Amino acid sequence: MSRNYAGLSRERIIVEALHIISGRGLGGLSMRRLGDALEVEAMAVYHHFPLGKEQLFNAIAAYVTSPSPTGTALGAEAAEEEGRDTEEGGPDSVEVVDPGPWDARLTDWARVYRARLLEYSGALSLLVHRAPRTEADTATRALVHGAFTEAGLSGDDVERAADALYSYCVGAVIHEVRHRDDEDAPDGAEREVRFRFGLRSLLRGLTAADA
Amino acid sequence: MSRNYAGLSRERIIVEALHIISGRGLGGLSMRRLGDALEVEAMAVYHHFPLGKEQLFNAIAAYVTSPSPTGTALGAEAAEEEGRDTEEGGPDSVEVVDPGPWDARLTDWARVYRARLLEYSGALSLLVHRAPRTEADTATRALVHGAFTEAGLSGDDVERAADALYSYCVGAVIHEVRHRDDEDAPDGAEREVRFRFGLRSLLRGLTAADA
DNA sequence: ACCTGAACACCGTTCAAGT
DNA sequence: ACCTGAACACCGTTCAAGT
Repeated sequence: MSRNYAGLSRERIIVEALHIISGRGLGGLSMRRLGDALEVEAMAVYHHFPLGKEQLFNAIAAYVTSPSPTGTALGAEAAEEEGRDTEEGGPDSVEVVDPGPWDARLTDWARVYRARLLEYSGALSLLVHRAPRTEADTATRALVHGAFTEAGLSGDDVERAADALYSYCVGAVIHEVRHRDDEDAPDGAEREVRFRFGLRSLLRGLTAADA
Repeated sequence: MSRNYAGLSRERIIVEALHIISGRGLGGLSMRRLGDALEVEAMAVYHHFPLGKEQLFNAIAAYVTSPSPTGTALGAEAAEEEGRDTEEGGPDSVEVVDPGPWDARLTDWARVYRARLLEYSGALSLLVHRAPRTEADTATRALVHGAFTEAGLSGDDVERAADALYSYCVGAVIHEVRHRDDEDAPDGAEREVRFRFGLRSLLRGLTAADA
C-alpha cells in the first residue's frame, strides 16, 4: 500500500468536505477526518489546496453559491487564488436572455438560490466573511441588473435594489436555519410560504413609484 | 502567585472574547488566548462556562444580539442552559409603548440593530446556527408585532412580515460585511443609504394592499 | 505530479489538587 | 467558590521522502 493514486481532485475533496459538514457540522470538519473519508492521508489534501484549510473553505463557499452541481466555481476560484485572471473571454460574452417577465425571472432565481443554500446549510456561516467571485455570481448580477432595469429602475437604484434582494435572500435562509429547531417553528411548507411572501413584498416595494 | 481571585465574570469573559474576535477573527479565539487576555489560566474560564467553548459561543451570540451593553442577555442565557425558566414574570408584563408612528419605530429599531451587528461583525457567523432567546429578543418581537399590527396587518401576515424584516436586517449586515473589502465596494455612507433604501422598500411592500 | 509519515506547535477538555 | 497545573486526545501545517 505504498503508492496510492487515489484520483483525488478539488471537486471530490469539496464534495466530501460538504458531506462531513452536513453530518457533523462545520466544526466537525478536520483535515484528518477529511483524509479518512477520502481514504487518503490527511496531508494529501494539501497537494490540491496548498494554502490549507482557509483555501478549502474559500473553495467550499464558491461551490455552495454556484448553482451547477458540477461546480463551475472550481476553475474561477483556483485562478483567483493563484493570481491569474479569470478565464472569461470578453464582457457580456454569454449574455443569456432569460424568458418570462422580470419578476418571474427574479423569483425563479431566488427559489433556486434558496434551495441551494438550504441544501448546504451547514456551510452557511462560511459565507459571512467570504464573497467568492464566481462565474455564477457574475451571471446572477447580469440577470438581476437586467430584471430591475426592465422593471423601470435606473441609475443607483438598480444597484440598491440588487443589494436589497441579495440581502433578503441570504438573510431569509439564515433566519430559517436559525429558527427551524424552535419549539413553535413553522413547518417546511409554511417556511417556503414566508420566503415567497417576503420576496414578493420586497420586489413590490422596490419597484413601486417613490412617494 | 498561588491564589488568584481575578474577579472573573461571565460578562468580563464575553467582552474579552469579543475583543479577541474583533482583532484576530473568530478562529483566533482560543481558550488559552482568552485566559492570557484575562490574566488567568485558560481553565479558569470553565468555572464560568462549564460546558466549554460551545456555551461561550452561545453566550456571545446572546450578548451580540442584545442592545444593552451591560448585557441583559447574560441571566436569560445562563438560565436557558441550565434548564431553568426565564425570570420573566407574566406575558406582556413590560409592555413598553414606544413613541412615534409604526414605521419610525421599526426604522429606529433596525438602525440600532444593524449598528450593533456591525460593531461585532467578527462574531456574526455565530448567529447563523444560534437563536438565543433573550429578553431583548422578546422585546423586539413585541415591538415589531405591535408596529405591523398598527400598520394594518393581521393574522399570519404579521408573523410573515416580522420574519421578512428580521431576514432583511441580518442579511443586509452580512451582505455589507461580505463585500466591504471588494475593490468596487461603496463607502460607509453609501452602505447606510443602501440599507435604508432596502428597508424602506421592504416596509412599503409589506404594508401595501395586496393586489 | 501525487501521496506518505514523522514531527512540531497548538488546541479543547478532564481531573485532581490547591486556597 | 474560584482558580491552578499536569495530562490526554486531537488538531493544522511543515518538511523530507517515496513513487
